[in-house]
Amino acid sequence: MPGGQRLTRRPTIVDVARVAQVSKGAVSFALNGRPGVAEHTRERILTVAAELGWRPSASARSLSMRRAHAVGLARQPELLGADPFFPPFIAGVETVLAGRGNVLVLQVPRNAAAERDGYHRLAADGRVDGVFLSDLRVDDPRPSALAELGLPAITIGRTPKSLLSSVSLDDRAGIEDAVTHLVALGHRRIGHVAGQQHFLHGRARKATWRRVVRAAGLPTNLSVTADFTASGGARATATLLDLAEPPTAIVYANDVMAIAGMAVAASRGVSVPDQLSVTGFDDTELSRHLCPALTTVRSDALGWGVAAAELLLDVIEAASAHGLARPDRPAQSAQVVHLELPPAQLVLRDSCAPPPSPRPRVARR
Amino acid sequence: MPGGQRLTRRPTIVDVARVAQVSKGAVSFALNGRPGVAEHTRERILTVAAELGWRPSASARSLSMRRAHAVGLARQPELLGADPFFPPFIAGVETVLAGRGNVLVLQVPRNAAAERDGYHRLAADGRVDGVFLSDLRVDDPRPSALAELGLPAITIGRTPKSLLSSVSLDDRAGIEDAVTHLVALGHRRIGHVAGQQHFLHGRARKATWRRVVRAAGLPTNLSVTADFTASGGARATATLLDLAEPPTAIVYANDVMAIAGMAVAASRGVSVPDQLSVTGFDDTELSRHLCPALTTVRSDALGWGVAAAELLLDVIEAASAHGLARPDRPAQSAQVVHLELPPAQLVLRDSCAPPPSPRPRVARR
DNA sequence: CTGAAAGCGCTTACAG
DNA sequence: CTGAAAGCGCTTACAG
Repeated sequence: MPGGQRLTRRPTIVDVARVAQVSKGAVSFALNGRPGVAEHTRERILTVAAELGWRPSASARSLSMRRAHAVGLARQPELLGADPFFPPFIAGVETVLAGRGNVLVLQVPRNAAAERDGYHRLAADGRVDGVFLSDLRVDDPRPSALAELGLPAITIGRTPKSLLSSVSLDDRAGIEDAVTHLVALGHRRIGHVAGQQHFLHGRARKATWRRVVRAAGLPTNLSVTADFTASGGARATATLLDLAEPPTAIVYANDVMAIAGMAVAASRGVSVPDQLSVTGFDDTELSRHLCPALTTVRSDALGWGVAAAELLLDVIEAASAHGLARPDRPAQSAQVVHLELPPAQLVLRDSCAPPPSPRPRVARR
Repeated sequence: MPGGQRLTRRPTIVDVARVAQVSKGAVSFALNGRPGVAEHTRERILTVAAELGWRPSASARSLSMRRAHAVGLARQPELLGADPFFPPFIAGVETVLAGRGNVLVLQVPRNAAAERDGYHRLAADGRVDGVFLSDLRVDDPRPSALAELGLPAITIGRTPKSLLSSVSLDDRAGIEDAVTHLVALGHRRIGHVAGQQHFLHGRARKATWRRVVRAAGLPTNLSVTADFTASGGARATATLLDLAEPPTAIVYANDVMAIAGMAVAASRGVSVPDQLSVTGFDDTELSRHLCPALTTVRSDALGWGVAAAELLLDVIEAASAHGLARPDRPAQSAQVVHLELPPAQLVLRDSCAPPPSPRPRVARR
């Protein structure tokens, strides 16, 4: 009758070995599903481990495997708060991580310098095996810094030079459809309230608006750069509405700015959509419950998180197989892959209508 | 000339010892600021460590210290997304953790069962030294489960039975002030759109509304329970407005529901604040940029995060001093402390006005 | 004040 | 197919 005892401390692998009457090594092999243990023995070991409530010590595994089984994500507090994209993205990430025995370490650095230090420290301490890089900027120094550090990493969105593997989702499709929709409704003066232009997505959205508006032969000088916040969106909207010839439609780079913009319009007695059409971006839960309900752009943030986590774990796997211990050859060089998810989609609701002016409708059907 | 070499692998404590010409132990003592090393020697060791770019291995430290230097926080995806409270709270938590050499592990469990398993696993794997418990529910089984598990934990908000230390911030003050404000404006029919009543904060807000309204001799049957989401807030608002005698003011349990409620009012031609006064809760950035700007309740989420992290780290410290290895005596029993932060405050803006009816104003000055 | 050694709980070549 | 042993990189009593 083996195993008749109760342990008062956390059971370890030697407890399991003793009760199952095998060696420590055999237990480890059995529990990790490696060959070299008879089927019958393996079952006994697993049973004992379960009975004892044994779980491997994360730090012991980490130390011997040189693997933290953890990945990192840093995000500055402003972005953490402002962005409805983040929660479902994280939820997607976590699903995958949990399924593959990994854990998410979240950093909230105060600024860019703190963020860089944070990544260095996580790497140097062996706290994480890899990191996500999000909120990509123009000429972002982080991808190459990370590549040099030898820390496996992927980017959320794709940088022009692409030193790192990435998973991206084309925002441009949504903006393009929004502008096209407005043009089809007959608008000839379509404005844009942009996000910070040092962010890749802020820039891409603006560039797309510009390209499509120009292709339609419409003026491209109706844009104001804001910052994805409500106050920025409100100010930018006021600027556009103060123009001698204000736009009859505004494409916003996110929902929050669009909502604040609608409030500015309302406060001036400009009715949406009769006198001003408006589109947002993000499809926040609130957007469909506005009056009028907001036409916006939706992307699959959860799916993005799932894909990103899977890719990062694969990159980590590949890097360690490739020999992490060779700083002369960056781990990333193994193979750079760029995943592309289904593009963002326009969600039609009630905030767009034909322009108010007596101008002839130029709807091209 | 010691130290003339470059290491290709991660430097360890033995590299530092070799270069500084001392023992491993001395290095460890010097780096941890413990007595037993001559000042002169200590300095040399620190210099060498810095030159070599040495950083302690997190897993090695964890293994020998039986401390993960990490804390956990689990939050279900719906809550993660809906709640503007969370980002600044996390930012506050992270500031403290980073300053004390700890790290935040974020879990996003799909449901209550997954959450419980998640905490168990984090504890059993030794991934974290303690956890935050947020989104407290009525008769929440988690505090006692955690206490039994022996995992150090604190609650965000205080449970009635209070097995665990806690840090809370009184929401009720904000609601009370909101109702009082509306009463002073002359409202006699003040409604409430509540959050889920199985959440402690949802329940507390409703109870406070009820108490203050009753104390003023006003009807207490004008509340609808929703769920903190825009769609829930919209539905609840419609229900109230459909009443034979609808309220002239509505106190919402959060901003999102208030904004959706304002949209419902607008869609019915009910003007805010002339025909309907409205208050929110959270002071989201958007709230001041609405039309009309939303009167709401603000609490210091960042400060809450700071206080919570400090308390949790202290509790962990105390528990390990107290002898974590004694499951017969729960670690928590050491000392239970309840921190109370400055209460939430009403932020007056433009969404409240005297009621429209010809009723005499009963403003009590 | 300092050094040599054991130990934390795993994994993994390496012999049998 | 299995077992004994070394090693991961720290910390910490314990002798000197």
